[in-house]
Amino acid sequence: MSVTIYDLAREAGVGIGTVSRCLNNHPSVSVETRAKVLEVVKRLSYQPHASAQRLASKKTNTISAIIPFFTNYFFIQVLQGVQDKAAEFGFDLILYGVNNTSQAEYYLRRSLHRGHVDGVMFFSMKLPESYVAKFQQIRLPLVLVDAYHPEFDSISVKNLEGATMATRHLLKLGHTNIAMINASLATEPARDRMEGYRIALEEAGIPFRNDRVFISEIGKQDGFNREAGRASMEELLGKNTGRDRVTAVFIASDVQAMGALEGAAELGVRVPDDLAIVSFDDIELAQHAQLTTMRQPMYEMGVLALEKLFARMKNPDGAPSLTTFLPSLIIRRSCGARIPTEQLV
Amino acid sequence: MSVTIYDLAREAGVGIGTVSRCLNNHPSVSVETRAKVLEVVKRLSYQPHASAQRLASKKTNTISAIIPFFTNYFFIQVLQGVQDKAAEFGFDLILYGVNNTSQAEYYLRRSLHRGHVDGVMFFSMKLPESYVAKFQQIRLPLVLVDAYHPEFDSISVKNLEGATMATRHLLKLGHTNIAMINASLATEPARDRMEGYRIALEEAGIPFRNDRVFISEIGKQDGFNREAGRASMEELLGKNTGRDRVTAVFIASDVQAMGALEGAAELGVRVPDDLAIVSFDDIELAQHAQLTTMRQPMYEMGVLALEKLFARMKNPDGAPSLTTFLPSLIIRRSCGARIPTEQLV
DNA sequence: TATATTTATGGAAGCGCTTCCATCTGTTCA
DNA sequence: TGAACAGATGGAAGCGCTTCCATAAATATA
Repeated sequence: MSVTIYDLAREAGVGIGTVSRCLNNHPSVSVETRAKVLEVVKRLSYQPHASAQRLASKKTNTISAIIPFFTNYFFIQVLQGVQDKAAEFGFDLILYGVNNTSQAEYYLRRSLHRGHVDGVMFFSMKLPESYVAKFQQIRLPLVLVDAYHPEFDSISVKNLEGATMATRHLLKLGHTNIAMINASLATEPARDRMEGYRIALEEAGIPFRNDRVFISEIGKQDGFNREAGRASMEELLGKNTGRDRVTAVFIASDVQAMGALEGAAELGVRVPDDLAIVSFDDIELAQHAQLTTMRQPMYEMGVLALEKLFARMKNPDGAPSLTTFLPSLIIRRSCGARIPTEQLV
Repeated sequence: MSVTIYDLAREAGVGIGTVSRCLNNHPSVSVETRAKVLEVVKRLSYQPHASAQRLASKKTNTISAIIPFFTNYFFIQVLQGVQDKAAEFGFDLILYGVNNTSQAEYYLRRSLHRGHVDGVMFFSMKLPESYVAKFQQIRLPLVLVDAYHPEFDSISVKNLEGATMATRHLLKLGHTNIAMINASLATEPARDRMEGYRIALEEAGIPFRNDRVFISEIGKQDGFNREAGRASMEELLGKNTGRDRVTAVFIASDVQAMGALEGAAELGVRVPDDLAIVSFDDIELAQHAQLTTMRQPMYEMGVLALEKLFARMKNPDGAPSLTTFLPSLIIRRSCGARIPTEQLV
């Protein structure tokens, strides 16, 4: 039916070993033989059989990425980095988009099948402990992105430092009554971002006040959503009277900030004039809504994730590495800072 | 090293054929034997070898999706549909995100390798003619999504009808001077959307006027971008004086509409009071910007794409099918229609 | 010239499965 | 009682490669 290396060998008058060597750019093939074989390859429009290659070579040239759909813009950006790098290395990328942890586990298991993939990337979720041993046992390279585990290569964002930078920015603009709108403290990012907020306040000599932190866990994603942001803002504004009223808010994520903006608008509170806002993530919407926010270098994280994965494939031993990215402050209108127009993105 | 069916066979005291039959749920295995084998499978924590299975069975249980990154929100939505359906069928999805046609061709070629994938989905781009014959020759199932070719199963959106619906909506709101902001007529969607606009006008007895169509091709994507939308809006508003001034615009895409909104705001033109807008696509931003727009059922398109692909795998012969989705009008604020609040999404 | 060394080549073995065919056992029915 | 058949099972062949080993040819070395 289809052309195999046996056909090539017969047609070119050489052995199958030679054909294989030609196809894989082995050095020990004479120039003439190589030319002859390649001519036949072209003439018969030979296509190697991927599965056979994989079985024989014990390499799949494939990696899988387990990534939550709900990360949305993060998803695309980081995937673009991953894909670009994968193409460069000639690897295929199996995408496992998931909506919950049990799906994620299913795909972790699947990725562990022998001869399936050469490496796995796990995004934005906590790695179930039961898989730690399995990956180590099979020695299947695993990289965690926007997540962390001491036993594996990880890439994460400095949430704490980012939050500190965000809060400092508000302080520098002269605000002293700064609230925070946060998501569930069950999540690590929420805890870290609150801690960063606290640190910035305290280094400015402003005491951290628990009643200045507004947390709503309604909706999905532990409160990292629009509705929760809106609810928190409404709660905040509901009691925002008197001399020490809040004039600025640090919000734990852009999506929450979007909801908060709606809530503020509804109640006639102008942003940034009445209330300055800085949030976190820099999703696409942030630009449109003119949110001042902390940008995560998503594309770069994708690229680095693959680089780590390949490095691990080459060198399976060696201590797990951790890289953290420092988010950068993107100044737009929501914080009320004066900005040169060319900086408006 | 790792456990193979030979190990299982030895351990269970049966032949490899029986083991294979057990693993594949073949009917002709006795209950006791099956139990015995499955016990060993569990005990040795056997994992089948994917490549070996593929080589022997001549099936990969994998499909590839070639999809432009720039489609952004469409990308995620449609992919979610694809992924959900793929999981249901137990298939893996190789993602080939591309930024241009030459990349797309590279991945088309790659997908054609024997034993690589069982089917291919090609999104939002014109299929290069040179690949038509290749896919037919290898009989590799191919489904086009948001694209069309007479020789392959296709799924597309009724751009013409959608544009007619959009324009009719503006007509119904009482507008008679309706302009259109379009992208390059080199693209089919742009042509279709203009034709739909024309039809709606003419059925209302309003002559189509070429000077009412504003096209900018600056930037990427044949003018389907923010900058081009903004430029067109500025051009439109620049000459929008006198008695028959334009009071409504149909814009060929949401991203262009986003730019157009910026341009209008800059020039002090209020939307919808001074100018009503209806656009096309319903990307995520559209909701936030309160754009009235024509929604494409993206998730459903993803699901259907996979269903078509599987149908084609089962039945390689049979005429190519074409399914077109009718976009639906999502009414938000930009068109100026009164809307019950609960309908505001 | 004889020997060692390098370069090029052929093809068997092996990767871990699926599947087919042959065989064996037990059951059914006249 | 024996023929006919269905149900289980073992294992060889085959999927299409890579790789290793043996060998042949060409070249260098003494």
